[in-house]
Amino acid sequence: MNISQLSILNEKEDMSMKEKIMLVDGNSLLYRAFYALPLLQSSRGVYTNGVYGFFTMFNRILAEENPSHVVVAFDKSRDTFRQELYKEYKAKRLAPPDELKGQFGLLREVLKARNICYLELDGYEADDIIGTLCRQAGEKKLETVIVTGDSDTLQLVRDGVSVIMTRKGISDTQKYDPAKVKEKWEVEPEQMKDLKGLMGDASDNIPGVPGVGAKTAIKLIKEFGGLEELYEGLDRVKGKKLVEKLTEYREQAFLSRQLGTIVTDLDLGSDMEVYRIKEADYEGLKKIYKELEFNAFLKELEDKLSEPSAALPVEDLELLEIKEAGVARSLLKEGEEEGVGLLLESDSQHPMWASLQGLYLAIRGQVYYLNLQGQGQAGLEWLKPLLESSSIKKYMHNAKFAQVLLLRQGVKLQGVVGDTMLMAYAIDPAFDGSELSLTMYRYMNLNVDRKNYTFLVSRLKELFEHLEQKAEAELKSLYYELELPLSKVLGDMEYAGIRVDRDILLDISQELSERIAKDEEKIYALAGSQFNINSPKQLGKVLFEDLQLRVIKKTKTGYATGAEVLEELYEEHEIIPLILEYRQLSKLKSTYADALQACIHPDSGRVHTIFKQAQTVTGRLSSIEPNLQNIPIRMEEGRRIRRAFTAGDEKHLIVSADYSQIDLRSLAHISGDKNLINTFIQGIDIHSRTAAEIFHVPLEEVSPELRYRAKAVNFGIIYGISDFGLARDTGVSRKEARKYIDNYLDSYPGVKRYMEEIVHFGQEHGYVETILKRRRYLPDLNASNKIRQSLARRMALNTPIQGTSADIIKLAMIEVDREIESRGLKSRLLLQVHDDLILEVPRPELEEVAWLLRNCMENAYQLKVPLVVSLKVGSNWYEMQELRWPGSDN
DNA sequence: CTAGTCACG
DNA sequence: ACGTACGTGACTAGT
Repeated sequence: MNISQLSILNEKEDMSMKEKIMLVDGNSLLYRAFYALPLLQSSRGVYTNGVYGFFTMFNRILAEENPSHVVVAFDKSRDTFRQELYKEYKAKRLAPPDELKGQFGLLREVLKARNICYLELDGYEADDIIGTLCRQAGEKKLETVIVTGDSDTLQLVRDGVSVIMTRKGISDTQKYDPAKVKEKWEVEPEQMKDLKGLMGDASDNIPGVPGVGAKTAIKLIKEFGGLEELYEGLDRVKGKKLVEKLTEYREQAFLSRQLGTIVTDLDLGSDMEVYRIKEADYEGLKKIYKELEFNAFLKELEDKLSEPSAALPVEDLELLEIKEAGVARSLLKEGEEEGVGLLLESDSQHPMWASLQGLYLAIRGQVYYLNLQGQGQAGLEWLKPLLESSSIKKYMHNAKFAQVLLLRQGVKLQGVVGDTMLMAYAIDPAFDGSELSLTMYRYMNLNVDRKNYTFLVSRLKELFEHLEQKAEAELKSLYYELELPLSKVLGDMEYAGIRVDRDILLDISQELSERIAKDEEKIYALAGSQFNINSPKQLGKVLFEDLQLRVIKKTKTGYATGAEVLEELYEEHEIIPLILEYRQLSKLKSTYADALQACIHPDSGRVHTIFKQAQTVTGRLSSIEPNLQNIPIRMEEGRRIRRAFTAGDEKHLIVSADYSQIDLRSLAHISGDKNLINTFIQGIDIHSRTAAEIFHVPLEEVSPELRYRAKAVNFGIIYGISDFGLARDTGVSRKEARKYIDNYLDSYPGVKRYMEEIVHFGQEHGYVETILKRRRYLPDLNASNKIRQSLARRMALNTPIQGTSADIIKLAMIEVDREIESRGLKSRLLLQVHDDLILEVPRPELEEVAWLLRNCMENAYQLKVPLVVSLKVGSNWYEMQELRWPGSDN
């Protein structure tokens, strides 16, 4: 430690003897916390991330600064004093998002319970209150520390007044004293407003002088001292452009400065004693913490009130490196008893492309590390018995990733019982728990760095047990009987991959290139200029300015040029069909023909997607890198891409097993509608039947046109219908659409009842659920904002249907896998596309597997209607023939 | 990093 | 007086 550091310490100690007031900008801190943290919701449905983050910051700074007095200041009313004066510039301020609105009230409640004084004054901003208190504190020789995210406040810095500014997230702050301000901005704190006058502040809608940024502003203020001096000496400023700008925006510069100038003479009363820190109302505080589920704060409070128990600090964890087989053997024995936390270190999200760099193991709070970089994987052999032991329980986060990565190293991971990612997903599918650290934060209020593997792995088991305890019985079943076993099946599918023929893609790409080039040429000729057709901005200019076509729709940023708009203009200019074709072809080339080639793995010659199991709010899977759930099929042009997806060799076949109308069957079951159920039991074509019902014609007389419209109505029902949406998608008038819907609901009264009941259930419980009790929380069902409310209503209608279908196919996948395994078959599941399973089957197994698929899928879950599966087979994913066999109707 | 567009169920 | 079908992911341009 050198002398200057010593003197700083001494100074600090001296200061702590003096009394100190901490002034907090409540608005800016709450905003900061809200945006820095993922949305956090208590089970009552109120959002709490902002309040939680606010107090995390507040408590930390309070402990560091140890002030004797505290005040939290809030903005009051939209049209504050300063805004009123310069409405023009300040009017653009964004309203807070709905999730944040209620949190101001919560924040005040907690402050009240903590007995912390907060102030707001009609027409003024938090800044102005802070400015005034800061001046008063100075007069009373109180040291002042201001906590804010607003850089305007820096103008208040002087000896005895420092500002703590939030920088990034909620833990990164910077303390500014006069020296630090000078270091960062090169000017005195009181010159900060002059600086702002010139450079403005985008985050605060202060315009400044256009074209003058931080650099120029600092140079000018350093040279002249202030705005007045600058404008007096304008002739000495170099740069013609700069002088012009300064002259033109002279008034705006002075206005901007005034906008950023903090008021210090409000009438607040001068008794500082009211701000002195007092004891909290501990019982009231406990109650609020419980309600908001601030478990860490609650625990802290309880500890403080009773016996303080020392938590194990992160740094105290010892990391033991495994350097010999003997250590691994002893771990095997120890792990038998209570299981191990397990975490893999790698360089990529994709288990097929990642390299395994290390492995963390936690046993009874002790963390072991196996380094796998450099010297190869000898060490992995030591741990293989442990990893492959099904009797040693593993606690992990996203075990599927490890399963696949380890399979590539010849290790078959077994014994996974606790997957925190999946348990968290079962509890709340809307929560993004892709990172273990986020899950720790959400459920244990532990703020851990994403890469602090040592700490994370040491708490894995604890986190899992905490989640398991929190989960209701049904959600535990969802985890143990569905998601956990499915995870293993999906891992095997990812590892298997599907063969993709590069030559076929090359051919397609080549052909597409030629056609794209031709279209391009014709488009340029018709447009009279060359431009980037892929740029909606440039295309919009050509179509709607150069060619003067009708503007159908606008987007936030300009003209809409989507297919829907172009279809409407189809007859108006011969360039339109060309653009539509160009778009279609270049989509196919870039997203499929070209991108897929890059995904072919050199070791396997196959494409290995990742099935994300904890991604969607409805319970569906999603597929990434590449997405194999959106390979073209509707249009013949694109459908040909499927030719490239082939069986591994001539001895194998591709088989697809497709649930027919699974969503409508789910709806029939959930709603219990007699008419719908009967239609499915009798095996009647559902769209024809719906057409007969809503158009009042006999079933035999339903024309293709009527069936088509009825099909749209059925889709609409599943999506949470509106007459507007139905009208748009079918081309009939809105009134007509309304009639179809009314007719539908009259014909299927059970569905009508379902729609009413599910919304009511959601309003009451705060969530809706699927057949396996998978939940989706929808607090917005009670929102005051009608748009949000009706969106939530449609989600409430759709989620149980889509989610039930997802539950069913997941059950089927587990059954299919089990059946293949127990029969010792070589067939493999490869893909799932929501209602479709794709397998690779050795030719001799075809009949047995077809039978098994139909059996497992149709009996995956006993609904009030039959489940029907149709099977197809081919040597690739394009040429698929219906599979029929004797004794079956199809 | 967001917006627009478009591929799928 | 709003603005509108549900659920996904990838690519491209342009900031």
